[in-house]
Parts: sequence; C-alpha cells; structure tokens
Amino acid sequence: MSLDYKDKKVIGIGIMSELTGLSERQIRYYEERKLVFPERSKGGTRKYSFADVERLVDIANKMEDGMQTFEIRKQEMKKSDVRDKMLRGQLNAAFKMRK
Amino acid sequence: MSLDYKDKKVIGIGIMSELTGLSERQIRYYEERKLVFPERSKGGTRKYSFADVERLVDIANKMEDGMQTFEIRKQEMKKSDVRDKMLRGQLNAAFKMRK
DNA sequence: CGTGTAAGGAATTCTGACACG
DNA sequence: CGTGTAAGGAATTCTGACACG
Repeated sequence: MSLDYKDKKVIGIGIMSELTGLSERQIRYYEERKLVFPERSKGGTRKYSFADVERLVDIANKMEDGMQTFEIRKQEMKKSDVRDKMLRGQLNAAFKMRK
Repeated sequence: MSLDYKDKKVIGIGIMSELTGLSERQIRYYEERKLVFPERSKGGTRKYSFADVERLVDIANKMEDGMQTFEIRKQEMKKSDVRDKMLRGQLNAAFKMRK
C-alpha cells in the first residue's frame, strides 16, 4: 500500500552521489538533459528516490559504453512509449471482453 | 539481494520531520533517549532509513498514549530480546537435527 | 520530562560561468 | 559534449543553553 519507499523522493544530492559514484556535477547535468527528474524542497534543494538511484546507475553504464545523453533519452522515451502502448492494448482487450 | 532500501540510511532530518510529522527537536531528543540510531555523514549530519521512519511514527503514537521515553525503550529492548531468544532457539533446534 | 526557541557556526546545496576539448 | 572547478549566496543542520512546567 502507498507508493512504496522506492518512489519516495527523499534522498539529497550528496548521498545520491555516494550511492551512484557519480559527481554532483554529473547528476545535475543529467537532469539538465532530461534524464532524471528530482523533486525540490521549499528551499530549492533536490530530492531523489531509490528508483532514481537505479536510473542513474543505468545511465552511468550507458555513458561508459560511449552513449550520448540524447541517445539515452531517446531510448528512455521509447521504453515508456512501449509501456503506454501495452497498457492501451490491455485496456482495449479488457474492454472488448466486457461486451 | 543487498540490504534492501528499507534499511539504507539516506534520509536527512528535515525530510524525516516531514515524513513523520515530528519536529526536528523531538527527533533529536528521541535519539538522546536511545530510541533511534541514525548514521552520520562525514560532516556530522544525521541520516535515517525508512525503517527509522516507521519506528519514529510508532514512537510518536506511544508518546501520544502518554507513554514515557524510558518505557518505550524498555519495550523495544524486550522485543529484540524475544527475537534473540527465538533466533537462538532455532539455531539450537537446527543443530540438534544435524546430529 | 518533553519540547520550543534564539544563537552562532559549520556543512550542504544552488546557480551561472569559465575552462578544456 | 560532458565534466571539473572557483565564487558567492542561500538553505539545512548541529550543538549547548535557557525556558516552561
């Protein structure tokens, strides 16, 4: 029940840096390139989730493989696109079965 | 695999305060009374886990019921004591079965 | 006993920019 | 393009203490 801890945005950039091995500079840059989307505290401080930790580790690996940020973003977008289509497909199937 | 997110100490006291509804003063005081055990960053800043969030909410409830910090600590100690005994009992049983 | 608060300082984080390449 | 760094400022956190009760 509830969003489960994994998606709660509660991690500061300092700890995020420790957990991923990335520099704060890199983490902020990947945000600029639309690869991660932290929340902000009232004061403007960044807050990440454990899901973001996984995402950043993933990004770090792709960067090591020589991939560029815009390619990674394209790939991510494709993923959620596929998920959207699958979801729509399932809803559709369920709807048909209803009648 | 790994300690799972629940026990990773990654939450600052500010967010902890938001998540539990307790003031930072209260959270620090419960630490002084040995009810929570945050880790510290190099700089000395406190870091909590989601398990700590649950623990603090639990403590908050007991405080509302008029319980005092030392009673809560006693209760907690009894709990881990029971767990220890059960664990020892199981190890013992397993050992006997071996021979 | 449990908690609020003002106080002074230290640690953390933020943004925009220059640098290299 | 991706990342390091120095710069100045703002937000966050820390401790010890006084207050009330």
